[in-house]
Amino acid sequence: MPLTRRERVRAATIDEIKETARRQIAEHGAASLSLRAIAGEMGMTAPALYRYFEGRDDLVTALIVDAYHSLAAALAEARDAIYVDQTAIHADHAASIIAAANAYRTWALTHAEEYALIFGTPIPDYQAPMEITGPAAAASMSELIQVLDAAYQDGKLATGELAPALGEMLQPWIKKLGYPGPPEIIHLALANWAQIHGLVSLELFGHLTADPECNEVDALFEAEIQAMVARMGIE
Amino acid sequence: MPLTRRERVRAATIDEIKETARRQIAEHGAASLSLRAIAGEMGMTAPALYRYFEGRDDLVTALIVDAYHSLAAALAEARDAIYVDQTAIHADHAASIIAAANAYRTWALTHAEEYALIFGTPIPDYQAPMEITGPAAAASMSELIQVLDAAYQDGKLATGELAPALGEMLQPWIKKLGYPGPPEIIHLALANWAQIHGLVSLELFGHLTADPECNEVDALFEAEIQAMVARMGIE
DNA sequence: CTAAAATGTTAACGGTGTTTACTATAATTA
DNA sequence: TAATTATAGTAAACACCGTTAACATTTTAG
Repeated sequence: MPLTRRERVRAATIDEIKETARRQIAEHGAASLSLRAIAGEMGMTAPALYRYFEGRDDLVTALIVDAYHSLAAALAEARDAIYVDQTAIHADHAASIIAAANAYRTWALTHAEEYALIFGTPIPDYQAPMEITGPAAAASMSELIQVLDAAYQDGKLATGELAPALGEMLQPWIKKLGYPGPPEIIHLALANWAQIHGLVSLELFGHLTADPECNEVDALFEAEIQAMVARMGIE
Repeated sequence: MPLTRRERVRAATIDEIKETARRQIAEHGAASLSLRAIAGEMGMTAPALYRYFEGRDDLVTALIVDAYHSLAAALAEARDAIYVDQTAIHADHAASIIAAANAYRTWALTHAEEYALIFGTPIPDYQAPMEITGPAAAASMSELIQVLDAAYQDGKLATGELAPALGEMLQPWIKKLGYPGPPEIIHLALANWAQIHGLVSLELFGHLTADPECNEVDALFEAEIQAMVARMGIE
C-alpha cells in the first residue's frame, strides 16, 4: 500500500529539516546546532520541529545514522569502481584497499563536520543510543572488511597469529558484524581503520601540519597507506 | 623582584578558575563549559571572570595549553622511568617506546575530556590561536621524538627512505620543533603518533568495542604497539 | 458535514555568553 | 596620613539556546 499524501509531505519535511541541519553543521559545527535557527531558515518556529523529532538529541541521532550510511556508500562506491571490470575475487586487492582508504579520507575532508559528528567529541549531554547508531556504524565497518575479505578469499593476504586476549576482544565484533571469516581479518580491519582514522582525524583538526598555510598531507597519507598494504603482504 | 601580594592572589584566583573549569569539563564535557557555573561554584558572578580572562575562548585556550603540558609531562615521566638506571643513549629503546605509548593512552583515558578538548572536535565558534597553542603542542610532540631520537643516536632504528613530497611536507615540522636529526625521525614520530592517536581516539569515544559492557582494548593496543616497534626494527 | 488527528503558532521558563554601568575595596602616591 | 587611582566585584540587561504548555488552524477520515 502506497504512502498517503500526508505521509509523503511529512517525509519531505523531515528530509528538509535534516538537510537544513546538515548545512548548518557544515557551516557552524555540530555542537552549535540550533533548532531555532533550523526552524527559522525553514520559515517555521522551533517548537514545530518537535512534531518531527523528540528533541535535539533525536535529530542528532538521525544525522549520525545518515552520516554513517553516507560514509559506507562512499566506501562501497570506491570499491565497486575498482571491481568494475573484474570479479571481486580476482581483483587488484592492493588497489581496492588504497581506493577505500582514499575514499575514507576524501569523505572525511568533504564532510568534515559530519565526520566530527560521528568520530569527534560527543555533543554535550548527548549519549548516542547504541541500538540505533550501532547497526549504522557496522555498515561502514563492514565495507572495510569486505575489501580485506576479498583479498583473503583470494589467498593473497598474510594473516599473522592472534594473541588469545585479542581473539577474546574480537568476539563481540564477529557477532555484531556476522562475519563468517577468520578473526584475523577483523583484527586487520580494526587496526588499519584505527591508523587511517588517526591520520584523517589529526589532519582534519589541524594537528598534522606545523604550518597552517601549507597543509599537504597527501604525501604522508599515501606513504602510510602503501606501507600498510605492503605490511599485509598483498601481492 | 618578587610578586606583590596582589599579583599572588590574582594568580591564585586564575588557578582556581582553571581548576574549577577542569573539574566541570571532567564532569559535563568541554563543549558545555559554563562561565556562570564556574563563577557560581566559586561564589562569584559570571562577569567577574572577565577580569581574569577575555572571555570563554580565552579560558579554553588556557586550558588547552595546560592540557598539552600535562600530557608532555606524563610522557616525559614515563620515559625517565625507563632511563632511570641507564643512560638514555644505551637504554632499552623498545621498552621506552612502549612505555611512552602506554603513558599516552593512560593520560588520554584518565583525562578523557581534556584529551577531547585538545584532539577532539573543536569547540563551536572557537578557533585555537596557533601562536599560543602551537608551542604547547610542540612540547608534547617533542617528547615522542626524543624517544625515537635516542634509539636513532644509538644506531638501533631502521629508517626507510623518504619520498620527496614527504620530505617537503616535513620541513615546517623540522623548523617548528628545532630538531637537528634527520627528517626520517620526524616522519616516524608523526606516523606512529597518528596510529596511537587513532587507537586511543576510537577507544575513548567508544568506537572500538562492539560490546559497550566489555571494553578490553588493552590486548589490541598492546599488539599494535609491539607490531609498531617490530616494524621499526628496534633491537 | 462533522469529529478527530496532524501541524502549526505564541508565551513562558530556565539556561547560556557577554556588555554596560556602578560600587566597594585595596594599593599607591602626594 | 589623606587623596587618588587601579582593581575586583556586583546587578541589570541583551540576545541567544532547548524545551514545554496552551491554543489555533488546517487536513484527513468517517
